[in-house]
Amino acid sequence: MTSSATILHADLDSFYASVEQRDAPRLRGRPVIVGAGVVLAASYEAKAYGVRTAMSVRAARDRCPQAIVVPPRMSAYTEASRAVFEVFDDTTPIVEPLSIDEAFLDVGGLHRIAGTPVAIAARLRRDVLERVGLPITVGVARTKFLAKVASRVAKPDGLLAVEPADELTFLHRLPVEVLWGVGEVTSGKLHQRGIRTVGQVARLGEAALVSMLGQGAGRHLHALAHNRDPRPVVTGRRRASMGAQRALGRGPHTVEFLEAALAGLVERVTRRMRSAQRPGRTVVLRLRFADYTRATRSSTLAKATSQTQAVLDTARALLATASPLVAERGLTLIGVSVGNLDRTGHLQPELPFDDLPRDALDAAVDAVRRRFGTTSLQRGTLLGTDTGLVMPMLPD
DNA sequence: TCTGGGGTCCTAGGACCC
DNA sequence: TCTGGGGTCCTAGGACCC
Repeated sequence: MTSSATILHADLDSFYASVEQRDAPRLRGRPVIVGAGVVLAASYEAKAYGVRTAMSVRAARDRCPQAIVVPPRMSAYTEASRAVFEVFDDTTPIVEPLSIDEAFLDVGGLHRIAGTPVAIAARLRRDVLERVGLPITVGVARTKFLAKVASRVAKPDGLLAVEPADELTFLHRLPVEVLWGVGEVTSGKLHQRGIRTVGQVARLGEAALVSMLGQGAGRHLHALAHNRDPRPVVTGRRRASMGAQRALGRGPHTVEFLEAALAGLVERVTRRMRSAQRPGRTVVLRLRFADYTRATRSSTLAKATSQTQAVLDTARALLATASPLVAERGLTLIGVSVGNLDRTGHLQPELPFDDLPRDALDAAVDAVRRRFGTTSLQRGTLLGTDTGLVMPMLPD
């Protein structure tokens, strides 16, 4: 019954800032902030001065005047991420990306060929450092949730394995904020009742949590506090929506300006949808106002589309329905996203190998080889995008 | 510290169907 | 003649995550 700890959570440390330090020797050992108006990432040297992600750059400079602020280079981070995920894929076939800089890896079946999970984790850290030049922290545990907690505790540049016998001892000492789904609002509610540690949550009982937080969140937290998390590491998850947004600054903004902003966002999104071959049906308009309240408006089309004009017409109509709010509160951010993305997009699952474009086929075979160490696919085999064989990184 | 840009999941009410 | 139970889809909002 007691299964062992075979799930790894691998998480790059201060990812953007680490890439900058890797690429520019003058930044090494110094407090580095990657930001544009707001802090996107801070090196640990900067964090030591209280600099935090999402803080304004001005506030960050107040806390750490000697920090070096560099503008973000997204393409460098994308490339670094790709290289790191290649290391992940070489480690195990079961990789579940969570974001640009973290993933779950299941190494359960690899004991005989690759050693214990802890040995695999140590090697993974070394490989990422040698091959990509970045520090990475790995947590090892029996559940996804606990592996993530372990990596958080082990940061930076660490490795922490929690053995099944030690799970609750380890977990119950930690603050409630480590529980997945506990943010500012929920932690506030818990603190109000004097609950500060996971152990206190665990002793509270499910009924009390449900009455405090609602059924979904209550049950969820109760389960996590006892390290009950049955979710397996899964490959091949696909993006459910694509969007773009833009802060507008304090107004007032002219109608022409808003129209242009909206058209630019729609163009950005639909271009991505077309290149991913993922048309979608539900157009969502996101608005944020000067008082920081938010609103969304959405509309679902009869048929999926990735055409700029169709999405733009819908977005315009949605904006019109919100014009009273806009007039009243002043618009400071506008966003457009498209959900209900077509699941059969990209490489058509019905397509036999022979009908695939040559380079797509090569890429697919390559991915299969990396994941399963074989290329013994039969001619005529259906290429399911839902199997995740083709897309090593989550998105499209 | 007044706040960027990208996402995910959950809840709840109403429409509609059987 | 006023009325059950179940299911799906859509819209809007909220919390949370990196």
